[in-house]
Amino acid sequence: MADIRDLARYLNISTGTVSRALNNRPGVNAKTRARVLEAAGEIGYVANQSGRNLRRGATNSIGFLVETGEASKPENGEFFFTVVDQMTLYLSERGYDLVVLPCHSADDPVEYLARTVARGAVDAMVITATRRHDRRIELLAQTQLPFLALGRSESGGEFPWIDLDFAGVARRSVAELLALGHREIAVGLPQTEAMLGYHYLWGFQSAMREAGLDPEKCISFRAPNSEAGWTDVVEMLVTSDRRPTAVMLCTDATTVWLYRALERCGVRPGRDLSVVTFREHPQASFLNPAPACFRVDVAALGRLLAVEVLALLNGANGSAGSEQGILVPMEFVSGASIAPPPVAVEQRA
Amino acid sequence: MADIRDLARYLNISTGTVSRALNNRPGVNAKTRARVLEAAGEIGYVANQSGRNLRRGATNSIGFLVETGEASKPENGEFFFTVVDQMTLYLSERGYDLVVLPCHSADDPVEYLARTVARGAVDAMVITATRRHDRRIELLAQTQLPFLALGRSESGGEFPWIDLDFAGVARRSVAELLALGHREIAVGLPQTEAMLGYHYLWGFQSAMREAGLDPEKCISFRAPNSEAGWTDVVEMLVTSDRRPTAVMLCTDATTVWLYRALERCGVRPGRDLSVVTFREHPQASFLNPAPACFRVDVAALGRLLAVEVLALLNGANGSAGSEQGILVPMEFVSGASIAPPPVAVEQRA
DNA sequence: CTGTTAGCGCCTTCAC
DNA sequence: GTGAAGGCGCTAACAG
Repeated sequence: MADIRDLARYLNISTGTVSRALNNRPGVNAKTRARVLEAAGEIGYVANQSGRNLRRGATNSIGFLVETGEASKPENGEFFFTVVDQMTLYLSERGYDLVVLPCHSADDPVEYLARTVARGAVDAMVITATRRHDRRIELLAQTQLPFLALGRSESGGEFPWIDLDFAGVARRSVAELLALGHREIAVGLPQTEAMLGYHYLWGFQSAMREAGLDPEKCISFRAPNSEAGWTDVVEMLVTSDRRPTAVMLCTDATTVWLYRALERCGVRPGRDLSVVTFREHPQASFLNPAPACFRVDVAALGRLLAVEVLALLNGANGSAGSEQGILVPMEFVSGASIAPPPVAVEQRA
Repeated sequence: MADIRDLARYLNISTGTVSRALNNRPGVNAKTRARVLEAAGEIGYVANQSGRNLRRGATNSIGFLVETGEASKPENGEFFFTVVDQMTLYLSERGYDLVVLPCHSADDPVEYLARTVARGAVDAMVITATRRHDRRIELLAQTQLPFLALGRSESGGEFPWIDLDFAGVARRSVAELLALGHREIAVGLPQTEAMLGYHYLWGFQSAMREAGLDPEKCISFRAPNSEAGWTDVVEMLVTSDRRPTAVMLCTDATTVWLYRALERCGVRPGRDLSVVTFREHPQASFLNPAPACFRVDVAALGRLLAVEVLALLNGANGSAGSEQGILVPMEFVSGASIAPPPVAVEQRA
């Protein structure tokens, strides 16, 4: 493997000039630069990454922290796959690597992050699955490492973030259901302390209040991760004093289980219970009736993350670094899983 | 960010001793080592990756090449998510990073790989989605970079690989169908020149011949990537002179589309046409009738990949480096999508 | 415009 | 068992 001195010797010039030529630094004769580039191709010289990293004090790589295990089901793989794909595409064109750092829920995320940061293996970090209180963010704020969060948090003061508009999704869901005549709406929340659940809940509550309804009287529950769990939830809902006529969710991976649980309980989506699911899912498209849900351009989100994290590095404060971060809207996709509530009960009453 | 000299000064010893202590090198007093480790914890010292890489001439990171775009749908994200998760878990415990390198089908995979290798950013490479003729493998064989393939190939002579037993899956599928009385079996192959398709086909052919049937008379087709495509295929199958009573597949992402296409054409899986799908998919579990398919422990596969790639690096030739690589079996999971063929036609004839 | 030189942080060899 | 010193490959600062 040829090093920069080999190339310099080969050309009878100094390593400094070679370096400047290869790095597009000013102060090199155009002809010299051309010769260097050509010679580099001839002898197959490519700068050693480690030497460059050491000297520059930077690694040209971005960490992407993903929580695995309990927190993030493999079903989310489709989402992350697309995000990582797009981020890498954008970053690699600019000389950056994306290093995916899966942190198991068994590990302590904060310690894991601290270790990774201290190793100096990344120039910036993108973290996901933010929680309402998130010590990772406090840590990153302390260490001064540039970071971008996919999701908001109440920790760490102000920091750059990009987030889906969960409150907006909740408000739109409520609006659609209210317009159909629903009044008793149950809300499914995530199992974790993920911040997204709070935004979703707050969006729900404010939309209900604005309609003159009391959100406190509505049933809220943690969306389970299994078919059995969903069966329990469905039974709980249908036997409740305040049996809801609609349910809305902010988790997408478990829609098929919900449908199976409903079927098992003899509750037909749309007819007996309106259902608004969260993210549109290719695999769920064949569900019958088609779930009303929300669409987001995941590829665009991935690109946006890449753009913003590089903006952070270059000091050119991107939009995510501004006071309020970037809120990504989601598009409502109607489906037969929502319909006017069954009137039989009220008529009889 | 503290460096090794800070730590040495703090302890009033030399950097050499600190380094030896931290790297578990012999020739350090046990007490000294303990002091060093404790002090490192106190002042939060972690060795800088670039300095270490430069000195050791290695990067301690492993590349994981994934094809994106046409070749690999986001639906495969679940698979890769799990594999990457497990690989990272294993590798990080041994001081290695996993760098995911998504290569778009739009890019030239060979050129992409050549670039990445030349940058010297990884000590070894894991490649996926191998093709029958795969110039990436030829390239890697040339460059001397240790690599492990998830999948086999006819290129590049002998190389370390791990692969699912596609031939075994095909043979088992044929056996199950023959036992039920099927004789006319259609085979769905991948759209690409992926090596897995050939192994699958060869397994199918040999199993048919062993049963005294002529595989050449069977219909084979490329499994489409869309619902519309599947509708065409299903129509083709049911209108064929040699209408098959069963179909078997080696792609898993499109099962739901197949089911929808069958429904649209009024063909009920199991009753009118037996269907053996490929990999068991959580999201497909609710399909009715449940698809007969094959199960594989993806997490274990991920771990295996990590173990073997490290074995390559350490020269301790793992099993994948042996002459025949590692063949991972898949477990047959029966389902109501297979049943005896409809007898009406033959009885009438 | 080009050459020289120092040093990024670490590990390893050689002395002691 | 420990300290001192050199150099991995590169780039940036300074000299010419």
